[in-house]
Amino acid sequence: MKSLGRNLAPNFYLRNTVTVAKALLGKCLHLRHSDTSLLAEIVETEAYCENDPASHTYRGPTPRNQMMYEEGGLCYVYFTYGSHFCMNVVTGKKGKGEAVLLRALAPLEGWEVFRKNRPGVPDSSLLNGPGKLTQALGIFREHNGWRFDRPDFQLLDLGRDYSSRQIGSSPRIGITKAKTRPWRFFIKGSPWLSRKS
DNA sequence: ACATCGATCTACT
DNA sequence: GTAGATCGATGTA
Repeated sequence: MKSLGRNLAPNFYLRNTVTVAKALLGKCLHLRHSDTSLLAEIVETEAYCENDPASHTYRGPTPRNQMMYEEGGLCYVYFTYGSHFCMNVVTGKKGKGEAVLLRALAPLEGWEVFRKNRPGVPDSSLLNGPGKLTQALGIFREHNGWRFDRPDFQLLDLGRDYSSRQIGSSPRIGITKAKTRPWRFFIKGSPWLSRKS
């Protein structure tokens, strides 16, 4: 099976979480669903750190958040609001409970699967929210703990680079604590964001 | 055992 | 812009 680009190196994930949240912009999530390739570019992320009142790890380890304490480079999936899954990239060395939430992706390949998984929505809304993108990609609880290093589940560098001027930041969305920390990052002007800016 | 509330989404006004 | 859905994880007792 031919690779589309280079997989992110294991130490990509071991830097501080805010750095990784920015570095993930422009990287591509590649899933293989039987015969179909699903490919999408990360355009919006949020960092969740230790000692961060908005993070699931703020009060220490629990059954839900244990994946956040694993070595960086694996996937943390959780269920919320009785309906939605959210997908994170775990960061830092084992024992550090931090991760990056994927908030929006730009579709590149697999449009038919995305449309089938999210019937009736316009193409512009297929992947533009943390619960929407997991629905379109078919991410469920079973993906919790998967490493992004398998042929059917990868994070790739396809050379889509952005300068720091092209990256915007803002407070994180939908949280009730630590509302002022500017730990949401996005590609300025992308039509695929969950919000205009 | 129970009460609270959430890293959201959709539909409706 | 706002309301309601929906249910599992968590904290408290």
